[in-house]
Amino acid sequence: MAEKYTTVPILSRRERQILDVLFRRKEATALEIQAELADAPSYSTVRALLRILEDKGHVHHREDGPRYIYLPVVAPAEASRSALRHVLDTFFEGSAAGAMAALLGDNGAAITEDELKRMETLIAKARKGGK
Amino acid sequence: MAEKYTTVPILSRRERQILDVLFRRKEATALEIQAELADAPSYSTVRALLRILEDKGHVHHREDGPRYIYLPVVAPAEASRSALRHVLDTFFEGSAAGAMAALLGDNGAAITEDELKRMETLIAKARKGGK
DNA sequence: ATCAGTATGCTAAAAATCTAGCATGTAGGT
DNA sequence: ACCTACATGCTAGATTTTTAGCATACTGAT
Repeated sequence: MAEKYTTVPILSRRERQILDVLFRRKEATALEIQAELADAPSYSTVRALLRILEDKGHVHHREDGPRYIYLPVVAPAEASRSALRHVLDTFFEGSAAGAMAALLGDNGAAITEDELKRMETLIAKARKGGK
Repeated sequence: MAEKYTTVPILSRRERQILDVLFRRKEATALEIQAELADAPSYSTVRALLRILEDKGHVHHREDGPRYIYLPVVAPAEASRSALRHVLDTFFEGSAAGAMAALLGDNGAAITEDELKRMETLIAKARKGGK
């Protein structure tokens, strides 16, 4: 059993929010990020935070004409896996099935038939592939 | 499509860490929490944070003889659902199947045959129950 | 060539978080 | 009854986070 938990980089509140937006959108300008924040600070502030995140190595930017487009440094696949794992560990004792039960049990979730099918396929594939 | 995101209460770094430990353990004393923190501050600090969390209404305590045992205020079912949803929205465009693919594709995840079976059952049940 | 609009860089300071330490209280063993 | 071990309450200070604002640079249209 795991003991200490270091999954998921430890960020400040705003940093976390901003990075999450970036993961959701793949990439974004400071302005776009600001627009998506529920409790948005000033544009200037968002930029400052992005600069900090870049300093810390969590974020990267490329230039598009005069403006900066930011993107996460960590590959989405990796980041998502560890975020998911963290939630599983925190709330479901590490069990994927447990998490799934929560999702499926949540009527608001409205999982489509397509999704269900896709999941079945995945399970079948996991059986084969899984050593 | 959702626009702004307020899922998951916005907590400071430490508050988040501590609350997560509480969710994982269901309940714990300040000392137990401190022991589980990767980057633990002093006992005194943990206690202070717990008091703050209690002030803010995220945490509750009962007394066990001389000591306090803390627990989350929000029901696990609810908290977990919104945490999960948040991860799904952030990394998988809201798709449960997408998340599952990530999990199953992760060889380190080692999903057992039991889990797979359980998931299949859940899917079957979701079909029936679904509306 | 100039002007309006929009970017970034930087800095300083407000606000919030995080931390430690001391004072005090209680349970239990001797 | 007393002492030890371990709790909590509280307060104040250090540190980090978060914020805004000013100076400056670039783009494109007139």
